[in-house]
Amino acid sequence: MTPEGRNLYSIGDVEKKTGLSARQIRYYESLGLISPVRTSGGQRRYAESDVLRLMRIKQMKESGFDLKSIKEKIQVFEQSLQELTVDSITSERAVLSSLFPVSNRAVLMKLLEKK
DNA sequence: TTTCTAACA
DNA sequence: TGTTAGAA
Repeated sequence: MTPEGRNLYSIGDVEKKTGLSARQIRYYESLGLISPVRTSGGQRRYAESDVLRLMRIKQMKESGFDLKSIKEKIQVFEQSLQELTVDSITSERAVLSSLFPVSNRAVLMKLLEKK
């Protein structure tokens, strides 16, 4: 069981936590980079995982990556995590891999080989 | 007050 | 991306 954070944040909270503008946060969502849930009133609510992802996106942007390649990196990483789950690797390694930054794919591939 | 969508001097 | 208008 992955202790997913049930604490949700408003877009205003996320602006403060990430330093990104609400405009950027909504735009990244339209690109499929994050998937906040909606309240019955239609407002977005972000999980801790969304905040962490936005922080990584911000870092990558500052490192010179365009949103297109950032999206690809995230998709590759997400897909790799699914493979780990499907192949049911030891929980110890699953937890380890989930902590890997999107950037480093080499070590993740090494884990996939050892299965 | 805060957030939402849509649109652009 | 910023910013703004009008609605919720």
